[in-house]
Amino acid sequence: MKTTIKDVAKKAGVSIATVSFVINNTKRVTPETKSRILKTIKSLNYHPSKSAVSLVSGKTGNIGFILTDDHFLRTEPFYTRIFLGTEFEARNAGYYILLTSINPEFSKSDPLPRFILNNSVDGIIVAGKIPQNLIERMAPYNLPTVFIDYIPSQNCCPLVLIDNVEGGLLATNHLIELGHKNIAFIGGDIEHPSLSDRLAGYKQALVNAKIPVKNNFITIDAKYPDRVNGYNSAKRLFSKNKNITAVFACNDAMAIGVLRYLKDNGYKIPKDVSVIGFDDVETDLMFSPPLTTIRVPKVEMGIEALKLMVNTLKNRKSLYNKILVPVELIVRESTANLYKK
Amino acid sequence: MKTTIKDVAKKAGVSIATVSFVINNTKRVTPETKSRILKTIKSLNYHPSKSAVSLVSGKTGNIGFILTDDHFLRTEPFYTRIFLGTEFEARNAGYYILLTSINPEFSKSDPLPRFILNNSVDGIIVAGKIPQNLIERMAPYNLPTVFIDYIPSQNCCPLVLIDNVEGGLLATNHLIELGHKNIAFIGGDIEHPSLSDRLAGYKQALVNAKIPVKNNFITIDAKYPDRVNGYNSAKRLFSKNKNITAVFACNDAMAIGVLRYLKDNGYKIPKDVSVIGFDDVETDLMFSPPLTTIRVPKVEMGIEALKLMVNTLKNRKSLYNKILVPVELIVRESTANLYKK
DNA sequence: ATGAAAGCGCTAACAT
DNA sequence: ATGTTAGCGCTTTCAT
Repeated sequence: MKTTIKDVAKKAGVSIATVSFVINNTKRVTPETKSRILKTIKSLNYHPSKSAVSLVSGKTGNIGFILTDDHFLRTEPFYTRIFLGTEFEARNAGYYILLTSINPEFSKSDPLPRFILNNSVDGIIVAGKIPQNLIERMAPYNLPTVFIDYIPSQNCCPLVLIDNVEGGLLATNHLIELGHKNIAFIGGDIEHPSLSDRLAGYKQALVNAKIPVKNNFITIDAKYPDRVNGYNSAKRLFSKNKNITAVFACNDAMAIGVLRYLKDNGYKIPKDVSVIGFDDVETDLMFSPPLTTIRVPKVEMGIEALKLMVNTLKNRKSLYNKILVPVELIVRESTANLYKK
Repeated sequence: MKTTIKDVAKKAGVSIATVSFVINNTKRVTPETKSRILKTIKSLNYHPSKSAVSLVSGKTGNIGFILTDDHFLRTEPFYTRIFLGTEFEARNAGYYILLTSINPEFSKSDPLPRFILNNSVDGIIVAGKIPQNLIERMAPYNLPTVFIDYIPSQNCCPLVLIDNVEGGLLATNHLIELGHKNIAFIGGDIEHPSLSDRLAGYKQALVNAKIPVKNNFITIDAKYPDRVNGYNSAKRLFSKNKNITAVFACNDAMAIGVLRYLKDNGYKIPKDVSVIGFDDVETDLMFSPPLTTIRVPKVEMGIEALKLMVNTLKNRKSLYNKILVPVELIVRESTANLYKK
């Protein structure tokens, strides 16, 4: 038999109400009774039944986590780290995360995540871009929602975002400071705010340095920012523009693809071309050479999102409704001074 | 207000018991009443409260999923695919998965996953190797447990395993049929049953073909079977043995490391050396060249594990207490005939 | 400061 | 075949 609040009450010689009061810190209880109850709870290894608490409180104690398959299964553990961050903070806060992945082509006829239909979550965390129709169909359920690394079009919800413009500036400035002027930008799906912001940072840095922005140095036609598309974008770029000396790839995955292309085609890195990525996914650090990049605090983003959610659920007005997590330049070996050769 | 069973009963003009009976198919109800109730449920978009059902049934409807951090964050989406399989089948079966990752160095003083302490799961699925002390400390809770891709020492629980010996045979036979005789095996952490079985298959294939097994062609000292260790193992192996013409790496990650080493050192693949992996993680398929490998049905493993769990929970005796999922040779471009050059 | 008791939404034994 | 009702384990109001 599982121990219940009754067992605790009986053993401690009090009523179940008093036990409940000390568990939830919801009413004054004399220190002696309190400590006696606490001791009993420990000795009995008592844990309140989650279903009973849920039933009476109307709260499930669960938070849904939604992301697209491709993000979840992506080679680089970017969103999995974010997920881990939410899980980690959920432990502290006493919540459970219910994860579901959805097809990026989620259509109007696809069923909503069942934890929404079943009322099994108190709130929802969305990581990365998800289809607009999902967002719209979720709305009627009135579940508090936090978006990570994505800005939905009707911006209403708390947001945890990367400071992408700053990162783009940081990356591009780094290359400029190394003496580069012919700096390419390799991006994908520019509808994703993260990537367009990185591009904005890139352009801003060039403008600041009075270097003309050339459109033929910018590729943004890749559908997904992955290794293969990085490779292909580099191929297109370098076969047309022989004078590029540095590349800012919009994420590490593409940067690795770029590196592969360049190495396959006899370029020395960083002697001939400097390459900087974004994200710091810490993949392939032993090869390539190790990638200079902009570090994104992934686990921390998950933690922040969960804190924001918990605040929302507890109706504490959060100080920030939008968190811009800071980024950091990590100089490794894929970038070098243009002149020192 | 959420709709409850009462709302349904009232609208359908029956008692809540009858509604419950049709929901759970637990007693005969006249077809007309049944269909009327079903219709009402649909029209009201009614979903039973999970906490209420849990409370009264003593079942949580949740299944815990445990794996180590390194497995979860590994570059190749191997265990994440397995997890996805369990999630997928959990949807069909009406369960939720509660995931927790643990430190591979999980120690006696680390707290157990809280879903165990809190009685928040009906059963546990463990993917990959986890520390013995965790297994032992979980035991007193008497939760049905299914192991995926790992055999705990006191073997008691249902198991979902890869047919690793068969895979080792398949891989090695493939190389033998291509004319190779000097075939190296690159493995890691041989305490993991999966890897030692792959080695066993390798040896068996050589014995079958009357090719002597040479210990200096076998490296099994890498702690983790990842890309970097694959690279390093290849370096050690090839610097001492110039006559190796084929490598069977115990997984794709190591195989990719091997490929990198060989390419970095001027070997042509598969002209000079054939390389075969194991797992089919479908990573880097555009590069490398595309890796010949043994496909492991990852999503299916998760599905099978969840089915096994559900059977156990429903006290249906499952036909199989140990499922060996079949593997398959996938010939791509990293292996070639030794003679046709 | 503590206890008694109602009730959260549901299942299942029992009554009709 | 369907309805009535007692709990499941807890929180919370209202008494004491």
